[in-house]
Amino acid sequence: MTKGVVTRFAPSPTGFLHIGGARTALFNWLYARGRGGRMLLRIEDTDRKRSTKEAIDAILDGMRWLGLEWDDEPVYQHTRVSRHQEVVSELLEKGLAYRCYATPEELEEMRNEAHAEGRTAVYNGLWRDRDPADAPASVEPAVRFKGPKDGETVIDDQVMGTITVANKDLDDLIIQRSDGTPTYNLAVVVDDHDMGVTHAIRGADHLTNASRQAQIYEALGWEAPVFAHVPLIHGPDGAKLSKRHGALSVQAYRTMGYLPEALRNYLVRLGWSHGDDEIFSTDQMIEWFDLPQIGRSPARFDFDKLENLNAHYIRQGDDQALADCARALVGELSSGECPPNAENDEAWEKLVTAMPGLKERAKTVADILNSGRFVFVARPLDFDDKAKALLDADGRAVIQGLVDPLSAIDVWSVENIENAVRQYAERADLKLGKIAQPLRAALTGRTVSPGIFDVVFALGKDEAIARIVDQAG
RNA sequence: GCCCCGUUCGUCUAGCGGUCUAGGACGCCGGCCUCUCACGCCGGAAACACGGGUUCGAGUCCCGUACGGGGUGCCA
Repeated sequence: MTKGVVTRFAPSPTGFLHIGGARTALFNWLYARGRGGRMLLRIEDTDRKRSTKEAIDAILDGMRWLGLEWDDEPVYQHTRVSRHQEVVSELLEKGLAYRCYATPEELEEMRNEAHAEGRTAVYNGLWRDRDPADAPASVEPAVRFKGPKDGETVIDDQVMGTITVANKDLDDLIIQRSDGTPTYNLAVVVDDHDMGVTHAIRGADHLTNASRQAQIYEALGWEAPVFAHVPLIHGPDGAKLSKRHGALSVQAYRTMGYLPEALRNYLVRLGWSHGDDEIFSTDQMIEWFDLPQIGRSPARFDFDKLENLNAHYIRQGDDQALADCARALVGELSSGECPPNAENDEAWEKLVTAMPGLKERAKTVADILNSGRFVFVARPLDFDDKAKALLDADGRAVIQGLVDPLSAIDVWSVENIENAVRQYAERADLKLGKIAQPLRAALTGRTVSPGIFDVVFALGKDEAIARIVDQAG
């Protein structure tokens, strides 16, 4: 019975979609898609103060860019508070919850006491069985769930295995704040149930919550979803992921020039494996992805591997699509990274022509723009120091000899250009490198570029010869 | 402090008691190819955290220690 699988991605809109959230979303998406199920999206915004429209937009935008389409309309949790309150009332009526009038000071004291006594549970049950008649009129009560005091709560987690927690270590958690709004643990249970969620795949930071939620499901007589808690992603130093090393928005990866398929491939392989396989098409991921193959220990984020995968997908990429992708990046890059004359359509066409050689060398889309810069620059070119050195008297003389043979070419093709240059080399008794390097310098202003014949070709006959003449002597 | 989880090359991981003198990938080193740089190809260095058990036999099972992570909120 896998037909009815329903997963959900449930971010709280307090910030952008970062790499960890993206992986959680990906896992939910893959699991649902692989089983003919649905993935729902729920925005956990019960904490209105910390939730922003910008964050919501960033999350939705990030998911779309990654190609993780959700089913149905997103559910905004704050719109469901009356339903949450209804469930709280039900719990209250059945004696499965109670009002707690404890003050912040009393709570603080309990905390210190628990710590001193080496207990996990903090709340000492002050109002658990107390007569409501004792309630101080001045205090608005919060509502606490009345959990079992004895025995243990066991959840069968698809990733973490069987997790057993003694009930005495789980104190009565607040399910409704004194202002009447529901808290996370109550809202998740109600919403997952109402939305028909069958599998809750989320970060391991929710593992403790799962035990508490299991108790609430039990109290309500509802069936809990299958839980799968995915270990968090760490930075290269093993510590929590920080902005410095990868806790960036997925949009930041886009502007750095990463392809969504590369990020997906990297992310799916981080903590999950399918034998020795490294490269996965989306269809393969969907077919092979499963929960038990997810590892239980946190994985470190490794830019090198992401970059390698990105280079792989760039090499496989369609030339025009890559150029479009590069062009879309222009507005987002700093002026130093941006090619000059970026509004020149002709230059973009040349970029497509040069793409086979460019994409072979690029690790990111930004690299394509950088190494393809020569199609954008206008004469007279700027030269870096090494290029200048190549264009000494010798170099200038050598490329001077290229003007006539290239001018004589009727059909401007890579093959004809190569023949012309090689014949010239033979006549002049020069090794190809002796010609290619000064030529490269004259055409690109640099000493590194795609294959020289491809560069000559991509520039076009007039431009190529003009650049040579500029430097010949 | 207490509760839960984890620990195989630098990193991501394969391994589910004998096939492990531990495999793959990234990175690194060397070589080949070569018009530069890449790509590609070939080769190399590199790991079972530690200590006890269980077993004919342990990377694989159990216990402990160390280390790491998560939780311990009227945040999610």
